[in-house]
Amino acid sequence: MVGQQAHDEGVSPFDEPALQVGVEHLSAAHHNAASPVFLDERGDFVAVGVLDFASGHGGALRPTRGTYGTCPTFRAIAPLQAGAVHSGRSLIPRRATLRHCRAAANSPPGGSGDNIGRMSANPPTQVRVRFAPSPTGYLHIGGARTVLFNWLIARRTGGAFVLRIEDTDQQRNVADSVQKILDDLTWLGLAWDEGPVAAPARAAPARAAPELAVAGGGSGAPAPAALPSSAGPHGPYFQSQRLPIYDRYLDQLLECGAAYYALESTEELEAARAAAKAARQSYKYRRPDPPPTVAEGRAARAAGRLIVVRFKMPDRDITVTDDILGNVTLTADQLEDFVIQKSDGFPTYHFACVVDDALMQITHVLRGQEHLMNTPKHLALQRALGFPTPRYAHLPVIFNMDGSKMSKRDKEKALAEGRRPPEIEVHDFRLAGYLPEAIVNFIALLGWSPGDNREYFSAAELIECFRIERVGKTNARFDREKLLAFNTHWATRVTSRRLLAAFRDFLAVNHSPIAARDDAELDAVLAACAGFRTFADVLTKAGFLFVDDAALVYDPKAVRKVLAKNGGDGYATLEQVLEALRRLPEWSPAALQELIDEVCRSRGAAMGSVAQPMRVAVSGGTISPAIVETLLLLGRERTLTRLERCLSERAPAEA
RNA sequence: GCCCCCAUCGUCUAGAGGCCUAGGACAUCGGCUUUUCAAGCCGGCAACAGGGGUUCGAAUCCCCUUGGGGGUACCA
Repeated sequence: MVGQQAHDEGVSPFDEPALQVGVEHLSAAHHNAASPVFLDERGDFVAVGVLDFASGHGGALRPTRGTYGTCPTFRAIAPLQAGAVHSGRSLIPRRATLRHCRAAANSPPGGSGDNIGRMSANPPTQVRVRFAPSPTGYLHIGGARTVLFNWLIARRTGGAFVLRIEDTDQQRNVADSVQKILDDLTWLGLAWDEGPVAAPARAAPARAAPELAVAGGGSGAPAPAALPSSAGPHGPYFQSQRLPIYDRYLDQLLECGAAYYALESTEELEAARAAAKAARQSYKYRRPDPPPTVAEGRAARAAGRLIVVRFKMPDRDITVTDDILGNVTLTADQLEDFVIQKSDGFPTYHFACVVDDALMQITHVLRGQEHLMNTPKHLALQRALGFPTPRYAHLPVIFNMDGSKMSKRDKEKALAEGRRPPEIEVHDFRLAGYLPEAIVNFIALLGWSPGDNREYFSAAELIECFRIERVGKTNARFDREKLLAFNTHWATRVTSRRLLAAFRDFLAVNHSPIAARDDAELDAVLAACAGFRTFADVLTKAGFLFVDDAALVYDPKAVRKVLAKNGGDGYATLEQVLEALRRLPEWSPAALQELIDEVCRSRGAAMGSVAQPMRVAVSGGTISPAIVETLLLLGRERTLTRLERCLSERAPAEA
C-alpha cells in the first residue's frame, strides 16, 4: 500500500500533519530518492533519513509519532516504534535501522512479544536451552557466562534450562569433575531444570536461598554409581549413558547411505594432512568412491580394525543463521565428511550433540563462538535425520587482560613463576572470597549490556532485562579490577544475613578454623571490615583476632616503622596507653575513644601516632579495623595481654 | 596456508546516518575525608585502527589494508 507507492515515488507520503510540513518543504532542500531531507515550518534543516533504494532495501524515516516512511519492510517494525516520541531537532527514530528493518520484516507480525526477541521469530510452546559441558574440571568462568545467558533466557521465558554432560571422550574425562561443575553452578545460583542430580553440597550453602538443583521430583539420594543420577523427562543426561540411542540413529544414517564406514587409519590420515601441509595445500578428507559398504565396514570392525563412521556432507553451501552474528555461509568446498562415530564406538561431539539437542527438544542453542564452524555440520546432520533446527547464537569469547586465552594452565604457569595464580574457574573465585552476586553481575556484562547506563544487576534484574539481541559480537577481556569493584559493591548491598552465609561458605571451602566461630562474632568482624573488597581481605584485616595472643606474629617492618623509630617513641606511647587502659572503668566505644583522645592531648600528638602503635601492638601489623573497633573486637583481656607482650618484647629503638 | 568472525577511551561498553563537542562504569591521576588498609565524596586525563568510497552529512553503510580471535581432530 502506502509503503510501496512511496518506494516508487521516492518520497514519503506522510499522513500526519506534522509530517506534511516536511514534505511541503522538501523541494526546497537538497533531496533525491535516496536521501530526502526534511525541513521544519521555518525552513530550518531538521532531519533526516536515509533511503537506500539502490541496494534494494528501503530504509526510512519515522519522523514523528505514529507513522513511518517509505520502506515496505519498515512496517514490520511499527510495533517496536509505538509510543516513541521525538523531540528537539532530531526526528530520527532511535531504534530503527535498515538492519533491524530487515530482521523484523522476516519475522511474522507480533512475533516479538513477550519472548526473547530475535530468537523467537516462531515462538515455540516452550523455550528449551541447555548447557553441555564436558567433565574435564571445574567450571571455567567463560563457561559460566554461557550458562548464565542460557539460564537467563530460560528464566525469562518460563522455559527450561537443561544441563547435559558431554562425556564422550573417555580420555579426557576427569573423575569428580561433574560434581565440581554442579557445585559451581549451585554456588552461582544457576539452577538447572533437568539434568544430573547434585550430591549434597560439600560446603555450607552460599546462597541465602539457593535454588535447588533437583527437578522432576529427584528427591532420592544420589546413586552410588560413579556418575550422579539424572532427573528430567529426557534423560539420562550423561551422553555416556545414551550410547544405544546414538547407535539407533547411526544405523539409520548408515542404512540410508547418508553415512559410511571409513577405513583409513589415524596414521594414514595424519600422513595425508602432513603431505598437504608440506605442499602448502589445504587438506580436505576425500570420500572414497565408492565408499565402503556397510557390510564391508562391519566386517572390518569384526576383524578388529579401528575404523570410524563418517557422515556424507552434502555438496552444497550451508548458511548458519545466527542470532548474534547474522548469516554465515560456508561453501561446499570447505565442508568435508566428518566423523560421527569414533573407533571406540562412542559418538563424536557433533553427532551426540545433534541427537540430544533434538531428543531433548532444545529450541535455542547459545554456545561459545568456537562452535560456529561446527554449526554447518550440525545443520546437515539435522536435515539428514529429519530433526528440526534450533536457533543458534554464538557468544563472543572471554580473554585475559593481556589478550591471551583464559586457561587453567595460567594458574600452573603463575605458580611456577612464583606469582599468585589468577582465578580462572568459578571455584577459584569462590575460594578467593568473591560473592556469586558479583560474579554473575560482572560476567553478564561481558558481551551484554542493557543499552542504558546501568551496570549493577541482581540476578532477578538480569532475568528481566536480558535480551539476546543486546549481546555484542566482540570478544571481551576479563578485567579483574572491575570485578573487584563489583564485589565491593555487592558486599555492601546484600543483607547482613546473606553476607554472613557467604562468608561462612568462604571459610568452609578454605577449610578455615574460623568457620567454628559463632554468628555474632563473625557478623561483628564483617561489620568492622565494611568496605572490604573480598572475604580474603577480611581475613587480612581481622585475622589477628583469630590467633592466640602468644602466637601473634609481629611484622618486623611495622615494628620498626611504628614503634622503634624516633627513639622508641611508639613504645613510650604504648606504655602510657597501657596504663590508661588498665584504669579504664568501662570497655565501651565512647570510653575508648575518650581515652585515646586524652593520650593524644597529653602527648601533643596526632591521632595517628597513638593509634598506629596500638594497632601494631594488638594486631602485629599496620592493617586492622578502626582502632576503637579493633580494641572492641579483641576485648579487654586480650588487648592488655598483647600490649604487655609487645612492650616486653620491645625491639631496640631506632633514631 | 586456507576458511570464518570481529574492530569506540588502558578495560567492559553506549551508539541503530544529523540527538556526538562521542555517554557511562572500572582503572588511572588530582583533591576532600582520615587513625592504618579499604570504603566514600568531588574533579581531571583518556577512544571512533588506517585508507578509500556512498551521502548535503559517516563512529554508524560499502570496499581495501592492518590488527585481534576462531576453525582447519577418532577434543568438546
